[in-house]
Amino acid sequence: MRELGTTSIAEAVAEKIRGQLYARRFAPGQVLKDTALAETFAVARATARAAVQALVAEGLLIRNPGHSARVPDFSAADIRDFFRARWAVEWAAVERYIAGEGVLAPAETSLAELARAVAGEWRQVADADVQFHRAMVAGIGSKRLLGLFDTLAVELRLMIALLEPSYPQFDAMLAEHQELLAALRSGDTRRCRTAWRDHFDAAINMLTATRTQGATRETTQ
Amino acid sequence: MRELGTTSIAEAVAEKIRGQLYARRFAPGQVLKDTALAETFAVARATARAAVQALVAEGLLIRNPGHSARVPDFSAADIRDFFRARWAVEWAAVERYIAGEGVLAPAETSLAELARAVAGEWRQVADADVQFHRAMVAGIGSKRLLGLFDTLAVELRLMIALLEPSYPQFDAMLAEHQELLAALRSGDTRRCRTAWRDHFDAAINMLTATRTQGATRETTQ
DNA sequence: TTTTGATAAACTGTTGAACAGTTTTGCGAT
DNA sequence: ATCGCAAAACTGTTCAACAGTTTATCAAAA
Repeated sequence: MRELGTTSIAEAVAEKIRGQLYARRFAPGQVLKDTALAETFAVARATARAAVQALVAEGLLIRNPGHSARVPDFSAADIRDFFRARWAVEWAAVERYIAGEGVLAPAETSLAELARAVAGEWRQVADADVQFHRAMVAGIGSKRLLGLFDTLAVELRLMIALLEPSYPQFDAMLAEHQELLAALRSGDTRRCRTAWRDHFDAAINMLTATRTQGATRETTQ
Repeated sequence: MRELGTTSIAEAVAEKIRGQLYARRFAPGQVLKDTALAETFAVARATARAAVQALVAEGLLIRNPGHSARVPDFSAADIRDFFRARWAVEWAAVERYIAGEGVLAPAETSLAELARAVAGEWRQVADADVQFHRAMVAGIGSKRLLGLFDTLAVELRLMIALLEPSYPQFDAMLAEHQELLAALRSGDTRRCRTAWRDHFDAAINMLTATRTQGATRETTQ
């Protein structure tokens, strides 16, 4: 079994493609033919196919029957829709915290990491951002709720990667996250709601900055 | 291309397995070897493999590297965890309705169907139940929120299938759903919250009736 | 010159056979 | 009855092949 990184070869190939997707190596709409993928990664076509199938299931690629897989593109409508779904998951977690459940320690650790990251590259800041929110959701200890978050996180990272972000103000972003955590600690529902809404609105504005208002070009049907 | 039902053969095989899963044809924990699946469905192993991969991605089957796929089992803890995730999605939809968004017509149609179904078999009642909630979420028009619901619905159906339900009172169930819709129409947050909590509690009680309190036996790691 | 149509090339979906490595099973020794 | 080992079965992966579809090419028609 060739050494390629992780566990199975198919999974390793999927992970490589994921990485290239996150690294903005592919343009939105670009097609990834599994014959070509098989060749570039030096694996059998069946293996490349399995990798693509996994990525399609994750929502990182789109495939219409009979056609090659392609990189999705996100319209402003997609981004707003995405954050509506994200709200559902995160707000449910916030409500558990307000109810006195869950542990905040992981989120605190992640916040410290974010504070460190704002000195560095955009990419690492984005990762730390996602990580903070993940830690927050993970803190309430629901496997499936965290699963829903992870489902969305995959798409979020792709959005961040594909939509060259208009220069964000790192300081403001850090302050927002500090307020999120403080609001959570306070246990005040209204304060939490405001903090989260402001944070999400800022994120939506940043991500949609370069987008047109047009309807989604990403839909499968 | 052999005629087998839907679109691609792999998808058709997945659909067949799904059907057998929902029909309680397989016992929890039972292993589904892809060699055997390939033979029983008269397809190549690669095709059966793709079907299994899709089902694993959906959460209908579990596969540990190197082992055969197997049917998951759900503990009482799993069921509670599941409903916590389900709460996140449905409550987000409810909040949109309370905010005056979304259309209730599809949910009303589904409720009528449920009223018809309570005269028939348990299986159809369960389907109508899920369909009602799906229509409710669909009504707010968020593709991704509906996607999250569908993710959960797949597992819910499997739970219903695997956990031979202790005889439910159809009348009470119908009344609960009527109250859900009425609460939604009223736009009263508290009433909605109570209705949903009662409904979910009833569902949890029904599903966990035969279960032990023990920790999950379903985990993948 | 642009459009249309026909051809060829490329690609997907699927199959069957094959092989190394791993897991399960059955059996014989203890 | 228990333990350990060898055989059988199975997974993960590769390769070669083929029918059916889609894309690209290119010349004829408008």
